[in-house]
Amino acid sequence: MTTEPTHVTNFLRNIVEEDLKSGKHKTIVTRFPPEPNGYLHIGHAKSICLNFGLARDFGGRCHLRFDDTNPVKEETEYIESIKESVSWLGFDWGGHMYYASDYFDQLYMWAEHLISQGKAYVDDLTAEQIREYRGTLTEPGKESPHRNRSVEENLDLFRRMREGEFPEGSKVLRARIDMASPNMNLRDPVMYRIIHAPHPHVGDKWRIYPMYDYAHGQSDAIEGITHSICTLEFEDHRPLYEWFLENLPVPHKPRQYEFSRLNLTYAVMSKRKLLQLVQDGDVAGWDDPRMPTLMGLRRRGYTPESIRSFCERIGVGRSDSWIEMGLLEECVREDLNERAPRAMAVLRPLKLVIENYPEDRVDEFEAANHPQKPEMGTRKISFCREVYIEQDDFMEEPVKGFHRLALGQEVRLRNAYIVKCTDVVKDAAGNVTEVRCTYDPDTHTGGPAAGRKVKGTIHWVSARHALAAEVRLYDRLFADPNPSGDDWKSCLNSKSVEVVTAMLEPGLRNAAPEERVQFERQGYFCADMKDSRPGAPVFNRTVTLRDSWSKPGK
RNA sequence: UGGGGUGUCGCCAAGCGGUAAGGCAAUGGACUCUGACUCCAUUAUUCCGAGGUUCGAAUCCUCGCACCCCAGCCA
Repeated sequence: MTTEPTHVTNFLRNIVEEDLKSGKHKTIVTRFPPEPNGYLHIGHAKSICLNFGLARDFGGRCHLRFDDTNPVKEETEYIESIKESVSWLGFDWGGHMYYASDYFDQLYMWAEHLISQGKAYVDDLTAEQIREYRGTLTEPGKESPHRNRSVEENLDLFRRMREGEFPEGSKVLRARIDMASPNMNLRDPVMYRIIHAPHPHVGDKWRIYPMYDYAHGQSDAIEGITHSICTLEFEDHRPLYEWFLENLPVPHKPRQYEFSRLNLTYAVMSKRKLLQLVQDGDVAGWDDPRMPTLMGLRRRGYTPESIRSFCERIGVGRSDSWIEMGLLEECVREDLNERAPRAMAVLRPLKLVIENYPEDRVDEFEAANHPQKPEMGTRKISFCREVYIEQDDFMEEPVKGFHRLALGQEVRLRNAYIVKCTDVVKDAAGNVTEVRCTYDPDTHTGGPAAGRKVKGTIHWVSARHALAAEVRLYDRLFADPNPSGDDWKSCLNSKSVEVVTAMLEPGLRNAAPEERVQFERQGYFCADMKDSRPGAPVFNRTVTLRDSWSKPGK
């Protein structure tokens, strides 16, 4: 299990602290209960960090439980990805991995118990009729004509439902509570429905499957969960959660608490929308580096530490909130600034020729892998007469405040010499295709004029030694901070990815998958875990560096 | 117009009757062979609004207002 430096307090920590202090619980047990119907996303990370973090910090434990009550939506593939994501994030369920479907037998017996107490009944109404009978927000519902069947008849019908005697949709088991309740969840909620489909975890044993409301609290009870933490939309379900616990001989009474779910600007978080992006081909898959899924963020280059730090900083509360994407980005920068070695890479190359530098000469310079961390060592970089610089680092006619290279101006080539632009070469269309310079031989690091100050320093890569490689420049998936409404897809950022052939320092040739590096003055990059190969690396841009010059404001 | 929630700086968020933490962003400055990093400074006489209780209120009471969730045999 990971250790976190500090944590801000929140209302759930306070509750746990009090429960422990008062002796209400001697140890706490939480759980993270994903439904295996999609990949985990950054919103789940908030829940994971909360539940596992509470258990870690208060010496309790946290279960990983698959809420697999609906076999038609759930798949084994998702179970595997969920386990991988939780582990990757840095949490360990320590053998406490369960499935709601593990409890189907117990749940079934308890359902018969409710029936025998006259607290549940089999209803023959159709789905549409049930909806009509439920009433509306302002009008009470009315009771089903089947609501007062005898215990014997209900038991018989329910058993026959289990045996698969009835077609899907023809009958349901309902809790007998109150059709006039102002809380819609209490208007005789469905407990079981008939589904003639095999289950990914328990196979073809069942023809009836429990609903979330009936399964969740009892699963918590079976596992001895003390604090069952979910998101706010389940708040109205709490009376029902408690009703089942009150009316069933459960071994333990867990308590449900709710917190507000994560909303992130420039992103969508609902599994429905994420699935649609995948199915419509707007992204390359659940793990596309632009997706807010944990697998996507991982491929993008986000570290588990940065995501945990993010979850720590956003806090946990009950008010609706929209966290700025900039905060998530700042969290990776902060982490990667510490750990990513530096390298030079030219994303959009422009050739620079040094006229007074001999054709056949090569200089080797020593470059620091991290400006503030000498322990990260140095590397040798080669310099020759022709180098590539960034197109953006040259302006024939510089605007005010531009301290890079311009005609007649000097600039330092990082880790090498100061050069002065003497001429430009253009193509027929007038585009600059080459920059001509002279260099000052005394200005290399350690040279007699090394201390000479010039306005700017730019990165470069030796043309003779450069390694051409694919680099994917990712940006936010959405152009609008709040992609909502029916036309949320129209908010997609058409420039969310640009693939370029960049010129890299040759030392990057054999970058390992997921190796992270800062391309100086550009941003943090990560060798793609799927497509990068030794000798032919492929880098994904995780995030740009902050840039107070161009103020991207994006 | 039923029920359940929430409203503290641009975005989060502490605060729980004793006189508005912190983070991110922003702004100004220092430093700099990354316009990065780091550093220093500035940013709520005010807590959705209006009354009230109190020596004292963001915190208690009353009445409003705004926003979110609930009418799946989804979770």
